[in-house]
Amino acid sequence: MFKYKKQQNEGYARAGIIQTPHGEIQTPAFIPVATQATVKTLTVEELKESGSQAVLANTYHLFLSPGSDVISKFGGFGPFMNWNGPTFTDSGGYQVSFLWEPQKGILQKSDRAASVKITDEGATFKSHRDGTAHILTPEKSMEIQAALGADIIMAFDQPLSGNTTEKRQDEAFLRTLKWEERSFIRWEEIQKNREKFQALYGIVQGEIDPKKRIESLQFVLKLNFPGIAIGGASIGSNPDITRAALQTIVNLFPDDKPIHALGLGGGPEGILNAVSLGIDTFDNTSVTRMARTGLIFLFPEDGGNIKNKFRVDIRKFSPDDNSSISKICVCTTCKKYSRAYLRHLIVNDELLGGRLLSIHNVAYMNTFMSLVRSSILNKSFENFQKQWVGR
RNA sequence: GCUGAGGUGGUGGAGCGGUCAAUCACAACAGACUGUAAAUCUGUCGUCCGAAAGGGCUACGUAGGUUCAAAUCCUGCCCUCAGCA
Repeated sequence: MFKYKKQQNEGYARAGIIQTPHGEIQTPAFIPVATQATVKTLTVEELKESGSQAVLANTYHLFLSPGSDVISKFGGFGPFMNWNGPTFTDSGGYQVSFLWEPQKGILQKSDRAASVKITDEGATFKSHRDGTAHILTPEKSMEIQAALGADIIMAFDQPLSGNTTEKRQDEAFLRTLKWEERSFIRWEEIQKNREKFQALYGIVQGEIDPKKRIESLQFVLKLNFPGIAIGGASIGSNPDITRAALQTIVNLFPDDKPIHALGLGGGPEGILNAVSLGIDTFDNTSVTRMARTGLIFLFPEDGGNIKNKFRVDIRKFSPDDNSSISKICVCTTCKKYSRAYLRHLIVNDELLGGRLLSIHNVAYMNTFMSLVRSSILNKSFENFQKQWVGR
């Protein structure tokens, strides 16, 4: 009950369909992040109206609260949050590995020693909520993700930021391979007794080192994971680095398995880049985060270009600008509210501002992805890309 | 009119002899935002020169005074607020 079907391709860019027990995902697609079983500020109805096909929640957060036992009573985080479409969960590896110093995304050595200890067995850490000690292992991550009930789940890995020592990175790289294998074994056992199949994605690490990326991908292919996720700091908001990372392995991507980019940030410029290098789905927190801080995405028709990264701060508009933020966007925010009003809400920290802008940004991203998809199906992706970013 | 409290940068509000161009907060402006401890975070914020280090100038109601040195002490005046007439 899980399948990826490639429909068309243009170069490495591909359009396809992922079938899951909770419906299809037409790719390439943006997967909004619902870390704590909510895409921040948005209702499920708004998510759907904005064209979202699936959501991604987090093992780490939901394990700590409300707990996997609570979620399993609801039949998974999808039913819990009233989302009946396809779902993803991340394994929690990312959180326990290096998200303990939020703004920098990297844990100070001293803090790391204090809050999380990673051994081959797993990660022992203290909850950011109440300081209680917990351990997460590949096996446990699989068990929690089974309880969370997503259609697509991730292997437990240990990503590391680039600014650590080579020795540490090598350690994490090798450890991740072992953890992925353990994830796979436990996942296979669990699936035997499950009604609804969950597809486990193996995670490819190795940053921009071709040797490591290839080794990592070949390992994932050999174990025969149903899907492939590309992880690491190099899959981020810098299109050039993302390109360098993906170029090392794009020619090895199989036609019958979906490729997910974990945490592909930024806007259209980076996404086109990633799609042109074989990415089918990606999750991204900045689409909604930027909305909450007042940044809206712009279509080229509204002045979006590679120079302004297809975005503008709503504060830049005149306080009495009576026009909508987009001439062509069909989202509720653009249909019903003026720039002046949205600006007013954001300037005055009104919650509705972040919400209305989130509706727009999510709709924008979904619209954009559907245009990307059409262009691949029409074999005009290269043209489309040129129109948007001029190359 | 009397008594008391007070007048500080765009705002609120610290400071009560030198370390003060003046804590802090807010606003404003600029920037960042990767598998979300993000409705968050960072920077600038009297003015002039400088890339910076640094330096000049003007400032704590107003006019004087004391002092080597005053936003800080003293005196007059103006104004605000509270209480009493």
